[in-house]
Amino acid sequence: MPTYYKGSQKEIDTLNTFIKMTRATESINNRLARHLADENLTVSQFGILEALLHIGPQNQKELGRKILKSGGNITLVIDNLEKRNFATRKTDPRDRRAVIIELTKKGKKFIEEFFPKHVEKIVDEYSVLTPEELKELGRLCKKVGIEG
Amino acid sequence: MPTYYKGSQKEIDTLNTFIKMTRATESINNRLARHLADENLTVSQFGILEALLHIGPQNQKELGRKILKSGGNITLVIDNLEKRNFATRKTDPRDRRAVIIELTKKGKKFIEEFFPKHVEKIVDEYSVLTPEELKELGRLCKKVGIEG
DNA sequence: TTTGGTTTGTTTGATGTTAAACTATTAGAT
DNA sequence: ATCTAATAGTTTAACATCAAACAAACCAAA
Repeated sequence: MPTYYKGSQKEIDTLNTFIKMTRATESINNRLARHLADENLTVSQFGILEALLHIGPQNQKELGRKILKSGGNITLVIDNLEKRNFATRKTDPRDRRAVIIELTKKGKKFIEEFFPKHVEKIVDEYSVLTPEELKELGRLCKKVGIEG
Repeated sequence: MPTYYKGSQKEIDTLNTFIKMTRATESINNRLARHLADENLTVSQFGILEALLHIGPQNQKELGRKILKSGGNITLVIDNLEKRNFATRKTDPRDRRAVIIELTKKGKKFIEEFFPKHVEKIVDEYSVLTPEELKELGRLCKKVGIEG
């Protein structure tokens, strides 16, 4: 995916990296999304189930921060998880504006079983990297992601 | 963004990198999308204008491959670019199934002026990396992106 | 040269996403 | 105590996206 832009060398190098990073992430996530779709899950639904499983009950604001989606969207995602009886809402007694989301028994069982299978797919995607490369990729992404 | 999953070390390392990579890419693209929105452009519209500018006229299938979007979606994106008089459709005389998309004068002028400003935003995003880190990030993303 | 399979693009229906306007609640300042 | 700000969540309207069904054109094989 070379760049044809005639800018400074720095600009060209940055663009090339940006394009490679975006394309790699999107193509990986497109493939993973298909795996999720087999279970009628969206990426956002999965992200929230995962956060609830591994971090515990939390309110919608926090969930939105975790999966980088808007508040309005979180409302819908939680609606859909509630419809499948995977999660429940309850008002936070300490702050009645907030709604705490919790996994149901059914939701917990589901995500506990499904998660390891999904991890396998992710590991497959990254299996071309050596362990050192994997670490370095993580470090660089973290460094650039903190920018704001 | 630590992982709380109790799997093998390899699984945990992979997950951590996956999460960092996904979050970094999404947060960068969210910020860039705001810059595009100032000009009433979506990420897909921008991607197509950019491809037309730097690679030249091409059909919808090729454009879809470039921006990793479905065929049906490309139809709509081109519709919208046509509405703004940024691009035109014309049937490929060599293959009457295909539609060749081309920039209009107005579209070319627009993207030529806008692109460098957008590049500046992208360079800003990556400015925390040294030149060597930038190259290495690109190499690793390319390596992992080819998988599939 | 016709048949069957493939490819390109469009349409349709369902769904995800966002921004913006809104409600209810909280917290802070005076 | 009482305004005022800010915050959490919901709703709405507009739009992007995808998969699937479809039409038109191509191509290869018999």
